[in-house]
Amino acid sequence: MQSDEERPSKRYNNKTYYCPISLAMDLIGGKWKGVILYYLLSGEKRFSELKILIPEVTDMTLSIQLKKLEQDGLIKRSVYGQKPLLKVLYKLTSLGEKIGPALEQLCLWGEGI
Amino acid sequence: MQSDEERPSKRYNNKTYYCPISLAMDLIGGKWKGVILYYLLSGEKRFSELKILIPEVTDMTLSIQLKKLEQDGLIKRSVYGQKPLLKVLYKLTSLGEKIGPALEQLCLWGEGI
DNA sequence: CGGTATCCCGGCCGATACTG
DNA sequence: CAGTATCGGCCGGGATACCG
Repeated sequence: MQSDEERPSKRYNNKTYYCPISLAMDLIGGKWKGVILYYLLSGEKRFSELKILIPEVTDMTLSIQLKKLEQDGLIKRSVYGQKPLLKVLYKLTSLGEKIGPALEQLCLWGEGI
Repeated sequence: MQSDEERPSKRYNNKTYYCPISLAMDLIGGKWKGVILYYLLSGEKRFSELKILIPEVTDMTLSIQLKKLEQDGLIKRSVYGQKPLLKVLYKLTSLGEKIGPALEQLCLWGEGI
């Protein structure tokens, strides 16, 4: 029984956001997602390559974060090869690539601190 | 007993970061900090103004997040007036202002989704 | 007006071990 | 190689009530 003032909003993945920054932070926020996306900007990477680039993250957390990024449509996972000699590549989707400029700005800012 | 490969790193607030994105996400990540900073880009605001701009956040969480932003040197808190008729203004520091371009890119990206 | 105090839950994230 | 299973700590953040 609210007047429901029709505040501008956006829906994505069944969630409502009243500020585009909220949406962005929900998709790339957290301790690792931004870093993963940043390293994928320079090209697709294997799971093991990401582990080398980000040695602080555990296998499990890396796996979970990659899955979330995939669910949110920011990266694409592709499997090549057989059973115990898998080759899995992660690359940015077009949506994922579009966030490049923002990550580069964040990076510049972080470097300047 | 590690060779301590001298990976490039940065220290801030007694924490070590191996990627500028990590540092940036630590300072502006979370559910609200980016949104707060974004609204402060257009000029200093009172506590109550921020509540109106971001009605989803509770008083308490807003207070906590503002305190963290202040601790990290991104905003400055100034008190005017007396006891129960306080006027408190929050404005970006120079460091806080420098993150404007990144927030604007994030915003553009969020709007485009 | 601009906050605090208290309680608490859910989820992020890590450690360790195991697997197709 | 590229993960998953299990366990658990920590803390971000919400609900509610109260304060100078």
